[in-house]
Amino acid sequence: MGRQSGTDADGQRRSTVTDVARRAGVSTATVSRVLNRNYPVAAATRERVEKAIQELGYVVNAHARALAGVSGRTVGIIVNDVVDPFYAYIARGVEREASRGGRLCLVCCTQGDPQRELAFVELMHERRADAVIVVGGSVADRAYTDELARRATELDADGSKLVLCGRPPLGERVPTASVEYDNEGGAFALTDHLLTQGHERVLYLGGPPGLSTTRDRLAGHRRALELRGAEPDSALEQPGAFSRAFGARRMAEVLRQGIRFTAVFAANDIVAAGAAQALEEAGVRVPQDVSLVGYDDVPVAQEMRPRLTTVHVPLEEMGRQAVRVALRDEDEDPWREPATGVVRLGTHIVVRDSVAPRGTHRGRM
Amino acid sequence: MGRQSGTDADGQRRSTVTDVARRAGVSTATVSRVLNRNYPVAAATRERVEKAIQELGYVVNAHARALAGVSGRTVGIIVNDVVDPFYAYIARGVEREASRGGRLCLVCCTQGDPQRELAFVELMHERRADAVIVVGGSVADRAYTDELARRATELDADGSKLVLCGRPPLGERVPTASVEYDNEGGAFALTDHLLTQGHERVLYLGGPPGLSTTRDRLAGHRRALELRGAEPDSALEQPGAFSRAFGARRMAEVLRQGIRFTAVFAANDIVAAGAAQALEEAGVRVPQDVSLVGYDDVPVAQEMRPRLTTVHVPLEEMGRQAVRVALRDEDEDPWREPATGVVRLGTHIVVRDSVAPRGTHRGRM
DNA sequence: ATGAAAGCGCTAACAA
DNA sequence: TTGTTAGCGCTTTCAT
Repeated sequence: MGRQSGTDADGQRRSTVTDVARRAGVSTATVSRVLNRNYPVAAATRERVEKAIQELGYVVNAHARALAGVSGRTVGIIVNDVVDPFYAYIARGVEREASRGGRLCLVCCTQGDPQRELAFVELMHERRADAVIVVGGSVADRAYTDELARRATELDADGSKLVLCGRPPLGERVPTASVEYDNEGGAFALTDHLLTQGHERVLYLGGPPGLSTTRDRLAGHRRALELRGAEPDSALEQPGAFSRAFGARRMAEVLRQGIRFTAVFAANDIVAAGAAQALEEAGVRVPQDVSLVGYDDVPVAQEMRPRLTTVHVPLEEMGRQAVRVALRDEDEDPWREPATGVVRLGTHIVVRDSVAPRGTHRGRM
Repeated sequence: MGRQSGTDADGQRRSTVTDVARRAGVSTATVSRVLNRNYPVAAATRERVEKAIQELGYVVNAHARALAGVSGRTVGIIVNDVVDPFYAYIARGVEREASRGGRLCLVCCTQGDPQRELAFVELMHERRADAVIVVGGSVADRAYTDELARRATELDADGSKLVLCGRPPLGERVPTASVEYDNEGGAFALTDHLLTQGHERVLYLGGPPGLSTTRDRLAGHRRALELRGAEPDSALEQPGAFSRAFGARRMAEVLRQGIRFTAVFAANDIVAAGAAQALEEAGVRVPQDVSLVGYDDVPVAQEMRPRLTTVHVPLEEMGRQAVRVALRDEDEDPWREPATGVVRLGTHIVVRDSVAPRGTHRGRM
């Protein structure tokens, strides 16, 4: 026998389909049918049932419904931090697309801890989320990757899907969906833009060293350098973090050390904002003395003065696509071509006011 | 008979406690006991069960568990927009506190539409969320308020709680919890600060006119004006929206119209950022020509140049308190004093660089 | 320490 | 068009 009384402090049992049925003088099946409006019910009956529902303040129990075989209509999204605009915009896309499909969104924040990420994937699986979306770069740790792959497989076995949003695949054999963006290409274009303007010594600033996002951006940057025959200099690569504080601090240090450069490639716009501050405090003018670029094209890029040249990443669209790619088998009509499970979105450089041609620079070189 | 096959495309039934029990040679009760580690189980038995769980890739079904009477361990939060830092910081607090208690967070965005808000409250009730937190100012529409009150009552009847976070109560009789902050007081302090610096004509800029948040801030502003005997001037009250775009646009218009003022009280920091931009473009210097203040103390306030004087609102803490106040009956030990169900947090002015004494101003008056 | 079995609230197959 | 009823997967009481 179940253990709970089914009554609350007031002795008021919360109402169930059975209560509604009794009050309306119909069967539970009929109540279910008016609830789900997926089956013909006589108008008069329907009204009686709806009246009973009103009077009892009845609210259907989604757990019971899910247990009876109906989708829980939930998608899960796992991000580093909801406050970071990179994640926030993706989360917004996920929420909007989920909402459009009548789904609710479970949101978790890992604060950068892979173990928390794995734990959250599990919790969302327990809740039988229709899809679990993990967002943003990942570390290349083997044990972690294997474990995530295992969970992806288990999710898949339960008819759900792990979606990789902005991070590399888990391997050919692992059943996942994924949304990618051209990270390397954007970085290439950005550095190429700088090179074209005559800059040869470009400082690469920020981004956690182990992260796939950093790897890809740095790879694009290096490829452009190489292509133009600019000589690489490890002193010009200063990864670290994706924070404003890091950008400001490391920029100041680099200035103090007297490392020579005429342009700064910040790993993202937030880092660029920090760098801009340090530059300003050191009396270095952007773009007259030093050119500065960022990445992501989040609002701060337009709000900075000078406005920041950066790479546009379609963050909100990535979020939307993440839920689409995971759910199209469930929602769309079956005559559509079978989904590939991978969508790749483009990036493009947005030229604003923070880059000037090398020729106009003074000092620092 | 249930209608679904219980098998997926591969004919692989997903495993259940029964499968685990069979494989481990124990009963489902025993499996449940090792799952919940709330009851003594022989070490050897436990190991066999855990092995079976591993081998089958078994993941407990939270719906079944919830239906059997265990809390779903979910809290719901409803915000305007996850990207807006005001909401994002509160959401972060909610997520962290929920997570601390082993709960997951359902997040919905209303995009400012009260009807969507009501619909989301219902959906979260269906999912039997332990608490449903509605965040931010509300409109004073009676039909809407009544409906929300009704839903609060129904939630309460199911042992859950509607939490009002940063908005006025729904009435004495309506069972809700709430987290308030001293909105009026912060506005009072801010305008008083301006007045003390010799400003007499203060432009109030932004904030949706119908919103409780705007009402409270405006009320504090007016009270300070009155107290200091500054004469009110309706031309100096320019509500509208909480966006950067509004701040920039309306600021430019006001400048064009030649309305006289020496200080601007922006309804929040985002509006202040927009106003700052318009001011800059018009060649009006902050704070030399015009003083500027904001509200909320979100990061942009520190990032602006000059750094923005504003009112600090403990956003993340509000989020944390929202889940605490709703859940302390469930989680805390019963000997604690009974919760009041209302927590009120203070605000304080943060003086930075965007205000100068009236004496140093030139022009505009 | 373990097992048997009822029941949580709902949906849908089947019967009428 | 409506009713009857099995069963979704789990927890817990009660018995052993």
